[in-house]
Amino acid sequence: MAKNRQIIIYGVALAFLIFLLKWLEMRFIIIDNQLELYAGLIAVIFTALGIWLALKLRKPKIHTVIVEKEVFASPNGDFTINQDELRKLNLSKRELEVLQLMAEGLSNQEIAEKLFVSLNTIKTHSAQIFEKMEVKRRTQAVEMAKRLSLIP
Amino acid sequence: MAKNRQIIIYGVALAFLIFLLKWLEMRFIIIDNQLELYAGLIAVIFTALGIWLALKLRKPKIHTVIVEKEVFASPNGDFTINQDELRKLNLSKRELEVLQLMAEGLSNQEIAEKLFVSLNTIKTHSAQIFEKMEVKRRTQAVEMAKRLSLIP
DNA sequence: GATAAAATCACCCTAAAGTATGACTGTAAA
DNA sequence: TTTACAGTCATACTTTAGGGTGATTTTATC
Repeated sequence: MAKNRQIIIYGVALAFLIFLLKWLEMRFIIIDNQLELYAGLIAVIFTALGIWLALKLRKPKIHTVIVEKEVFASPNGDFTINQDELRKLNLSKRELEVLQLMAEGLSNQEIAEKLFVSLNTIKTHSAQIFEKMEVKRRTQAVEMAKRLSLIP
Repeated sequence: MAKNRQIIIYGVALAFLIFLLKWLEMRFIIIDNQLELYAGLIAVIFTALGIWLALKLRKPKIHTVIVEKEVFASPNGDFTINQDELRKLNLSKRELEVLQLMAEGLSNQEIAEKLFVSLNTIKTHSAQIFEKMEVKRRTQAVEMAKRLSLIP
């Protein structure tokens, strides 16, 4: 089959390599090499057998059936910020504000414009946020904030 | 680099096998009356090699079946993915996978390592995701995904 | 077997994010 | 009034994200 091209190519390459090896040995070492040829042949044959076995015994494709008919409960509209966690993290008011805007997917530039401050200020705030929350990226900060109910 | 990984693996494997073969030959010279054992060993090793190769190259991808049965007003606790929205966005399985890892706050590099593919592949996927979701940034994609219940 | 979609990867380049450091100001607490 | 801190901003630098393009290979489907 054409779709197993890679396997066939590798198999042929392996066979070729082994035969090349044997040929080289025959060229320079004048000994009884029948045995080595025999071994090489076995190797090639059983490699092929292994490939064949694996392909043959492979599990058939799983048919995916997606059943629908779902009824969703409307998410509770009441959100209360977790003051405990907020205090633990020791985030300032401004930092929480920046964090919320981050969670809305705004860029630092957009946050800066929204809060009427400079981009550098937002960078400083975000760096502070990441340090306090012990995360490395804004996405992690947002994930954590949602998990801790610091943000809806 | 990811592009050289397979080549390195094959090279090392091949080198190891040849070395093993030589070692077996040396052993055989000493114990020269066990031809069957020698041949058998080679057969087993190379059958295993063949199976390993086939499995490695064929990448037996398991379809992640998401069967969804009539859920009545699921309360807070378990999460059911919104198949309708998912179909509307036309996100592929892989793209959804990447999106989920994004939502966990992983960087593209980390996602690449987790999924055993290259960074460029993840970039391509994420670009596709942003285009399909009509967003500009990963944070927006995550926000939207959570809002649409594509992600817990 | 042809075809389409999905997945993979590369290269180049720009934009955005993040790090590190230092500095200035206003306010509130000690 | 000194101290501490929040908030502001800057400059320089590194890293990560994202855009655009093109290509190959798998996989599914007709």
